[in-house]
Amino acid sequence: MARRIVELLRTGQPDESVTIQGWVRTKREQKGFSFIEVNDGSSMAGLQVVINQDVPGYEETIKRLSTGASVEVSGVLVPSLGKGQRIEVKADSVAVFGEADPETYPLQKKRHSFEFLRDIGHLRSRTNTLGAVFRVRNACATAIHQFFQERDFLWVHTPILTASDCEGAGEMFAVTSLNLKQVPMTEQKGVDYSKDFFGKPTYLTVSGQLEAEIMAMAFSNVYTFGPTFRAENSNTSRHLAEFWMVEPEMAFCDLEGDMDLAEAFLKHIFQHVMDTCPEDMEFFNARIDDSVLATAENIIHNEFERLTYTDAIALLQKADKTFEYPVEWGLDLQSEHERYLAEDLFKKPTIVTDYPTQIKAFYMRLSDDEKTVRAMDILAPKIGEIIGGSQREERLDILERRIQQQGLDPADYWWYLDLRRYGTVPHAGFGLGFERLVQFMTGMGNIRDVIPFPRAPLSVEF
RNA sequence: UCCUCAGUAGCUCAGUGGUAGAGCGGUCGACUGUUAAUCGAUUGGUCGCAGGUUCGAAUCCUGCCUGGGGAGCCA
Repeated sequence: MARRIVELLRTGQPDESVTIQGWVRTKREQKGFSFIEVNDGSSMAGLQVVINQDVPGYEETIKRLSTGASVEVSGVLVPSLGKGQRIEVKADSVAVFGEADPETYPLQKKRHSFEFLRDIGHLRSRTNTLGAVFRVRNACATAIHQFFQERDFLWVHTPILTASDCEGAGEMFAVTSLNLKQVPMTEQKGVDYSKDFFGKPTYLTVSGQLEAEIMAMAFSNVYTFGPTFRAENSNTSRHLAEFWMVEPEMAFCDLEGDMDLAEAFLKHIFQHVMDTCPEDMEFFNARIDDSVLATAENIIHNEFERLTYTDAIALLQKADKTFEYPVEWGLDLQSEHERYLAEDLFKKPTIVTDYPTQIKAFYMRLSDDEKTVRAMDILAPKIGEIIGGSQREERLDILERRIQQQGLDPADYWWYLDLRRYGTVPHAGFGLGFERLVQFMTGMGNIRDVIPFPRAPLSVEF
């Protein structure tokens, strides 16, 4: 049985007979023997293999071994004579599964730009950086489930296809089974959706929140973790058309409880990644962003800054800095304002609460003076908004009024309103952009490099 | 969608009106318990696409395409 390289590097002992399988990262031919470094994705470091010329088929095998080739090596672990590794494999046999023609294999033994690697999305996961990213991404996902499961939250699966076209979170992708070359029309010359699969306009979800609220009204504490879709023609280093979102929803919870959970949540994820992926995190700190480790320590050990929107506006107005966009109570915070607060002023995650009613969604709980709603955004240095949440409006009459005020039809929300009609409770929740979390964790500058197969405008190749 | 910068060898880039270059990579050789090995030789191009200006365009102009950074929108 082949063993994983990460385990051999940690605990492998001299004289053990081992078999490993993986891909050749580098080959260094010497006179009479060769070194190859084999990586199987289980760790940043590969395992060095020494192939002496007395290994059967040496000349022929060595010719076929180049960067990218897939191999199975059987041999004995020995203490390394060279510097740089504790142990290495002295090969008894080397089998090549598949060659990788060096004339055409795009990955070289040198640093590649992330732009170039995006063009070879089918091969880029074999690089050090993307390998580290996807191991950390996996650890983040594991930590998320761990955090909620330990607290008896139910993982609920909310739908990807939805007929709610008015959640207000962004542009939606239309879903149809109609033949687009021959779309049925109504007499009013609109699309006749009664002929479509669901009999009405249907979209990819922009949020599972409303459905999560349904489930929270039965199971008290729930969370979603799944893909989400936004069709905005948005071209920045922190937007994707398809991304993963985590949305906890808690019954019998107010905004303070929501913030407490969000903060504990982020601390837990950072701690778990530091515990399980130390080599990868050190790599990011050394090669990608030298503040990554300090940021993780800061998150884990320090309280997040908390302030109201009103106080934030006052601080921005006092700031010794000129902003391009105006700072005035009632206007939404711009990227530059958020960055000033989280990056310059507090230098840590900053929770801004109680935003003006006019600039937030209808489902957020109205404060007594009706000027603000119980909303909160967690702003991360460099990334911006990483979490957005709120206490939800649980009072039927106020919710109906707010839906109408925003020009929406309460009839479209009949089941959402029913939740307030039957056994309503105070409740709260938030949404976390999973890729933004991974970006924040790793220091990766572009969100397209923290998801294996990014979907963005004009980008859906792999 | 807007602003801005860029597109030249497999990769990273230099070349700003007059014979297309370097480093890395690849190939061949030498040497060496190597590890981004080293040394020597060698290979390598529709200068993003389409028009235009000019005796002459990688270089100047126009349009388009693609990508980076930023903004808006958002998580």
